Amino acid sequence: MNIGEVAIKSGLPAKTIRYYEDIGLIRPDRHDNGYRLFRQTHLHQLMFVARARSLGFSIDDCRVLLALYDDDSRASAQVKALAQDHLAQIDAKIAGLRAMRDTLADLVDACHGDSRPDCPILKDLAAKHHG
Amino acid sequence: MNIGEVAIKSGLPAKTIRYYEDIGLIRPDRHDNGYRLFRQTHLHQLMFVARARSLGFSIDDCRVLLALYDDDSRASAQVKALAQDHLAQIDAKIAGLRAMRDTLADLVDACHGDSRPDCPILKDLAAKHHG
DNA sequence: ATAGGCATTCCAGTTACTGGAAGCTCAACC
DNA sequence: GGTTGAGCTTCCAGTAACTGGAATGCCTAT
Repeated sequence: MNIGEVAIKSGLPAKTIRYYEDIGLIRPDRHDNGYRLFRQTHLHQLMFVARARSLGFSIDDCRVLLALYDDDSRASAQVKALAQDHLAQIDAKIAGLRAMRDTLADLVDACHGDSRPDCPILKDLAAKHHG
Repeated sequence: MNIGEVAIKSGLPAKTIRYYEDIGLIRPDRHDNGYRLFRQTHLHQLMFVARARSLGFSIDDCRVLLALYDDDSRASAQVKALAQDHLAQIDAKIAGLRAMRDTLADLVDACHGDSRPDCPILKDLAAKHHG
């Protein structure tokens, strides 16, 4: 397969696939003319990565996950630990965003939003938030 | 004030403050010796930005917010619109993360996490997720 | 004079791509 | 055979918002 075909099948832009090769995440073969030659395993790897990325795993996580997937003697505990770590980070990020969201929503509610200059949002931003 | 003092008072690293000057977000004066000279207004601007950033506003949003804050004839509607936009983006991000989180949590729960290689997490990643 | 701490600039790296330019290859059509 | 057009190649630069580090200058105190 050429890159265009795997791009369609994996749902990843060709640019991204080239980038993944650049950073050594996948290693497609080459045709004599210099074109990349993708085999089924390459496509599988790309789909695997696409799915992992959609779950928020970093590229480095993907490297590890691919290696674990390749390793028949892996312990599932390793995979679970990685996923749990990642889950904790997502939870932390959600918590942070929720705190932001709540504060911001309060400010938006408090702002009448008309043609007058008085604005609780700006007042909050200008207030000293020490501590 | 020198940069070290505003750094402490604003809670921002000196590096970040220099960066903010680089990109034209703030414009401190200069001592004869080349040191930056920060006045109260500069400190206020930095605290304003720090607070806005902590609410997730982008640097470009901060530019606009600072300008609105400076403009006594602003309409609070402008500020509210900006904040509402931002709020919507945060909500979207939270929704995306929650979807991730739920899928990931299911997978983590399904994985026994012992020394055996069998692993539902890897199985999911390797499965075809078409559509 | 010299040591310490603070300040300066500039360069490079981070994450994961994305856009664009210049140029080669391949298949098809006249 | 020549030419078009799509698809492929590489390489460079830019994104967001910093952060780290090197080399160097300034200021105060001993």
